[in-house]
Amino acid sequence: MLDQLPNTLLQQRKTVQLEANQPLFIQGTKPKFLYFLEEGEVQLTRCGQQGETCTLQRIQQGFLAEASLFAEHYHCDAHCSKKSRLSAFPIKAFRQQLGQDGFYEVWIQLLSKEIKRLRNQGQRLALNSASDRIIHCLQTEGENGVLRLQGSIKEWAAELGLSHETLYRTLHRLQKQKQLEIVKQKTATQLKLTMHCPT
Amino acid sequence: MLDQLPNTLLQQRKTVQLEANQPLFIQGTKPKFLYFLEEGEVQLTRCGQQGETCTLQRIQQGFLAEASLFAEHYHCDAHCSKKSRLSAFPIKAFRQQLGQDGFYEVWIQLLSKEIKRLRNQGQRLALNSASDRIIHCLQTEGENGVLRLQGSIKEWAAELGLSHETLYRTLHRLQKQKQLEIVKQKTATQLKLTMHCPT
DNA sequence: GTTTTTGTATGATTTGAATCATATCTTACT
DNA sequence: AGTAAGATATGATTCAAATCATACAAAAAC
Repeated sequence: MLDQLPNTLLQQRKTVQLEANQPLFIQGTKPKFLYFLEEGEVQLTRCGQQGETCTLQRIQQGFLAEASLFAEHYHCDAHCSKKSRLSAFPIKAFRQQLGQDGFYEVWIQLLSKEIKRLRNQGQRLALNSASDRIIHCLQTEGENGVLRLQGSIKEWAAELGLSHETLYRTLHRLQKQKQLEIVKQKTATQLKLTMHCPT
Repeated sequence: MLDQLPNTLLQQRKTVQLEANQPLFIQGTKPKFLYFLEEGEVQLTRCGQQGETCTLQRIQQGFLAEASLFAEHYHCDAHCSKKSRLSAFPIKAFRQQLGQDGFYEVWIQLLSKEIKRLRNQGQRLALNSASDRIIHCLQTEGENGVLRLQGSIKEWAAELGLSHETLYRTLHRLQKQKQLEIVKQKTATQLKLTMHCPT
């Protein structure tokens, strides 16, 4: 992804190494850098009314909080959920670069992709059965109905807005019903949809 | 909002008048125009697996399917849910205009705003109690805890991912518990949060 | 290597939202 | 004005997910 960035920008990036659980930025502060996560994992979170932490997004690779490029302040918190390596681009330089060589087009396409992803997520969370959400996720996030889970099933449960108990149960039920296959690999679990429906 | 668009573009717009229930575009087709809804209401929808229609978004004013500007095909359907007036901008002209006078910055900010809205929506739909979703909606979509409902409560229920029965009941319960006020006006219902929490 | 923590898994119970049913009120249509 | 259609409202019932509890395996920490 970074290969689409102009060299001028790449030269200005600073590499940031963070351990698990270290904070990256907090809600309300003014963005100075735009971060690109190279490896590891970052979570975007927010506090609920009772102080519970709500995870908005788990990211393994890519730009974080794209909207911060033109925002006066962050609208969520970010912390490393795993040891991570990031590239930090000065916001000012990044914004200047947008006007050069049609770089803005790259950025707009990236934002558009994020919008599509979020719309899918919204549609998914509006489904009220666990199996519907699982299947929808495989259909929209997976490639040809196959999805490699990033991280644990428990973390995936949070993303799907389900309790982990329900997710375990429903996954096994769907497997018994031959609606999907669960392939456990060393690194990660892989899910494959046993397709009936077209599309 | 259109006042931020350059004149060159405004001159190229075509006005489109559509009656309620008329389709605007369908998923899979190639976008030729970028639509701005002036008045009325448009719904972005998608089909579920069993053919049920799922409403992704109800819009009363603003650009529709912003991602279509750089998309090969629409990723959802759109139809007028009320008699509507729209402005249609040729995609090609719009994209060319992005490079002029830093217009891309306006567009990026608009996309960023949409991303924030969608993130809020995702966070809201991940809440599993009806009252939590209602309160979260007032906090994030409302101004200072006050929200004027666009359309019927029934339509709002769909947006919140709740059955309309549950929404009616929960609204009245929250009112009894003095957590919010319901003000019925001629045109629309207005909801006001009886604040306890800071922020 | 041992301990501790975290993820996986499943059973029992509770809870709250969906659903079905029905009634009234409002709005749109003719 | 009169009728039809849709929104509002509430009760009864069902159902599925959350929660609580517990057990075991795997991974991390020491």
